[in-house]
Amino acid sequence: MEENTSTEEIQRLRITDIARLADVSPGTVDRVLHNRGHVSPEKRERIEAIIEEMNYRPNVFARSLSVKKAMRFVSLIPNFETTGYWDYIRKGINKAQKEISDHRIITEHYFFDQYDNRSFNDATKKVLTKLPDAVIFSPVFIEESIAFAKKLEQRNIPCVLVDSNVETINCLAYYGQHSLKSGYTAAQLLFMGLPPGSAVLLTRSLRPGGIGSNQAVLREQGFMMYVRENKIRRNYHIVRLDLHTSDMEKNLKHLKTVLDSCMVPVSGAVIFSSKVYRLVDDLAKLKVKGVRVIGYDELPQNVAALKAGRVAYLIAQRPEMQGYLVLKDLLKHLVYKQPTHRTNYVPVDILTKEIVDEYLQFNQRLNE
Amino acid sequence: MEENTSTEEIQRLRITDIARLADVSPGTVDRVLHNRGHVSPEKRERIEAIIEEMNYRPNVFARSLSVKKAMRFVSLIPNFETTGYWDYIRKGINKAQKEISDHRIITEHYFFDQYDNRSFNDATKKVLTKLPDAVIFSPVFIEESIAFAKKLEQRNIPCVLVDSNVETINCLAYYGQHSLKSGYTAAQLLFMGLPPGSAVLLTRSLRPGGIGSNQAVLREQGFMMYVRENKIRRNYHIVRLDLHTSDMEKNLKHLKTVLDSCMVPVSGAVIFSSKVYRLVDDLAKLKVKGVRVIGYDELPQNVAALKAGRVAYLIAQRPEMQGYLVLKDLLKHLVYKQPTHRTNYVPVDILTKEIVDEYLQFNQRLNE
DNA sequence: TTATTAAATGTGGACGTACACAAATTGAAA
DNA sequence: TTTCAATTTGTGTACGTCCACATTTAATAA
Repeated sequence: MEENTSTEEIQRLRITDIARLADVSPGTVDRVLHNRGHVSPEKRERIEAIIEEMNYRPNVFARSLSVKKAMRFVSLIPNFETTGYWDYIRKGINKAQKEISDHRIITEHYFFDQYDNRSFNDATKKVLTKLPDAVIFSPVFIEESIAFAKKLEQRNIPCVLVDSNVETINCLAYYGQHSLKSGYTAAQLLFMGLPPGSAVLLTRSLRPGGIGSNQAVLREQGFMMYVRENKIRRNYHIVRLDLHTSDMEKNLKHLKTVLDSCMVPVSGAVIFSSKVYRLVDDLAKLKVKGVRVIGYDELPQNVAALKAGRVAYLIAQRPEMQGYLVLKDLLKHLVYKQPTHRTNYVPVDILTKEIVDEYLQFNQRLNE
Repeated sequence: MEENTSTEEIQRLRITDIARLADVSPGTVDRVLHNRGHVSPEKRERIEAIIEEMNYRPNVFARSLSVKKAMRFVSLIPNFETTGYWDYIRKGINKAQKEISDHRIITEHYFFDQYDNRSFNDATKKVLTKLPDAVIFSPVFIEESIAFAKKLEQRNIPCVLVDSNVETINCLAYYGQHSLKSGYTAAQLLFMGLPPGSAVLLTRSLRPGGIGSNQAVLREQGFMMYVRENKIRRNYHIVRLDLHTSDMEKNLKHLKTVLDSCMVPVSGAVIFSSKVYRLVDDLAKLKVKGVRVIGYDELPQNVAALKAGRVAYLIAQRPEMQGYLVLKDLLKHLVYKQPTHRTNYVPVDILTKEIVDEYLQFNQRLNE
């Protein structure tokens, strides 16, 4: 059994071919293609019919080569920890930038402190003075981000969102994980076969103000959704553990206090930030063993903890891919004039020690 | 806190720039770039030094636009069930084909019956008469594939492998899943918290000859590796269930016989082919409930079973992406003359009913 | 009609690379 | 020296699209 579905060896349709078929000049076809006007309705229709009928697609290489206008993109993302999560997003943006550098597009990066909204506001001002053609940013601070997006809209500067989403912002595209679902999934993995009657640590990393990040809050909601749906509280004690980013010593002490106050053994733990490596470090320091720990993000420290068996599952969200795709979508819209999707969820990736290597390597090579 | 790491607004280095710097003509630079010879050692070195120092990268758009030679690729993959797994790989190849059609590359598809090695051999003969510039194929039949690869090598035709791997074949690239690890992962998910003392169905789909496919055998090995490592047999009865693709009625009867012979309740089941939807259908027909079923591949039928709660987990392997990437690697090697990796494992993707939608949609959009 | 303006349409160069072909240089033999 | 071949080096055009600018046509007013 075989079958041959070869693509025909037809020379691809060119603008000049369309022009010949419609008995006009290539320039007129070009005006129709780009809606530049100055074309009689009669010829316009004739040309459009041919484009439709023959399914004309411009040669992307010729187009890219001849596009003159240089563009300036600006990214604005957190930069507190240089080895952390946000670095992956920046790497993804840089990889996309390299890939499209033949388009004469340049990208500048600006950073802010994800724990300080004033630093965000300051940075947005700088960004606006640069008069960029498009902006990539992460709406970590919801109100401030809405205000910023409004200013961008006034200036007709399109933007894309990365990592977390704010529904009311009118942007070209958003890439990030469905936080509710990733929290729900964490709960599924944590409670499956966990010994009933035991305790589970529900850990949050709080900002100085005492609130968690946009994403962490949603993950917790997703987690608790599972807890309610499955009447988890009937069989398990859910113990909250609030950590603060600043003082590691204090966190350790607090953990000890919480653990000591538990009447039953702790069999599981989840943490909604990417700091799971710290949690398992602290658990190790306190000689607590046999806890199924679930955390987020494929940071090297987290991967190490996963491989060492101190973390049972990591939930990953392809941050590099997110950075890569937001930039590519800007290109798609601004250069190729193609439509983009507003909301794009990256998959909830479940990693175990056995499969994490292939996961990381594959993502790595995808962006090579 | 902010920082500006802007890319410099330098005009990218062109061949003419190198020519000017080396005080030669663009043609000579071109000869060095393509190792076409006919260049004096002195000038060659001068030019190579500049290329190295200034980190010259050709403009991919200009290159693609001016490349004259058309190429002909041929794919050779199974085609028994039109709605099945292999269709995804073909779709991926087609998407890549569309994306690179501006390169004047055409791709022809040939198919064979994955249960009949003679049909494979017949197809390979047809492929060879086509004198393709490169071949994509899936080494479902190991010996036959090695022989085919040898013939390709004699004719200097490069090839890439998709889905399953044969180490001894000298190909440009292979894309597929690490079957051992995906089998191991299936076991992890299946046994986590499963009631001890119960039975587990280990299901295989066998070819007419009585052997399973290359991949299915490896998955089972991985599964059994977990079983041994964790001394699973101490707590669970592992019951083998061998199904045959041809006769559905017979399969149902056989399942009933096996179930009836079980002394303890069946709490879990795994199947190493992509036919899990059939297994859960049969279980439903026999009114068997409360079985945690794990299967492979995101076929629509399987996804439906997952969403209906009749399958607990699906393990997916991005077949569309595999087809897409093998073709892109051919392009990378033959047109861009860039190195490729020989062995590329796609991640072991774990899907639940809650996260499968985002997974599918994301993969869909990636290839748009 | 002709002059004037506006709209429609056509023309040609540029983008950076590949490659065919022309020209120049070198070296050796006559 | 000339002649011829071999080798090196330079030149010019094509690839398909974009877009600025030139030219033509149509519409209107004088």
